[in-house]
Amino acid sequence: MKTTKRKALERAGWRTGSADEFLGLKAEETTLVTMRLSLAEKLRGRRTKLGLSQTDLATRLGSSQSRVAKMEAGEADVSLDLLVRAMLNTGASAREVAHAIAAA
Amino acid sequence: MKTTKRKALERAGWRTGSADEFLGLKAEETTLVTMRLSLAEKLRGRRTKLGLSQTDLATRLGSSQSRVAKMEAGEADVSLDLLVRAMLNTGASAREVAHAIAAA
DNA sequence: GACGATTATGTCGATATTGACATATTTGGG
DNA sequence: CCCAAATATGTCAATATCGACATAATCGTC
Repeated sequence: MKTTKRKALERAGWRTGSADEFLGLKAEETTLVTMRLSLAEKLRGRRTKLGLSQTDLATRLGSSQSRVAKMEAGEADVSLDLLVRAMLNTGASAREVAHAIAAA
Repeated sequence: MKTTKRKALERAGWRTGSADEFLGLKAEETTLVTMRLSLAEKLRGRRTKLGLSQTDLATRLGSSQSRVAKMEAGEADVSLDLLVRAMLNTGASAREVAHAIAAA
């Protein structure tokens, strides 16, 4: 795994040390996590660019500030579905969502 | 919405008539559904290309044949996470997953 | 057209994800 | 520094998604 990616995972609280990987984090799970983090990052960028607070975005989504914070942190209990919904809500196109995912 | 996309949605049991849309299916939800269907289609293609039955793939995923059938049908209670996991399991790269999503 | 293999459909209890809330922490202007 | 706004973190009951199972429908081969 590329060092930059590992660092990003660790920042979000995922354990990616070699021992942990040995204990069960399969490559496909790592890819999925990386996709989430990439979407999370893009989401924050789009939200701030629109001049919205997390509370603002939460209202638009029918969600809550704390959940938006968790989305942008790429926490483990945030689904891809929710992240993609949020991206689309900020006006992102399917292509833009795909671009974030491809980065993983 | 493009006619081909509407047809695809209807095949999967989603209601996309103008009345239904008026009743609540927002554009962003439609895009999400289209992404699911696109992934579903690609997944089936990859599985059959590998010469696997739904049961085979289910075993690899630690899932069940019925759930794989639902994935490939793009049913509403199948998450993006599960579809992406399945794609990756068949050897798809992040780029390939992204390509399927961009099609929406 | 009977047979086995594959796929589709419906249901259900178990688990994961969700919005909501409380509260702590960080940030930035005055 | 203070203060207020924004963001982060932890928890929980409600809901959505899950694997599993039963069973029906479809397909290919003989």
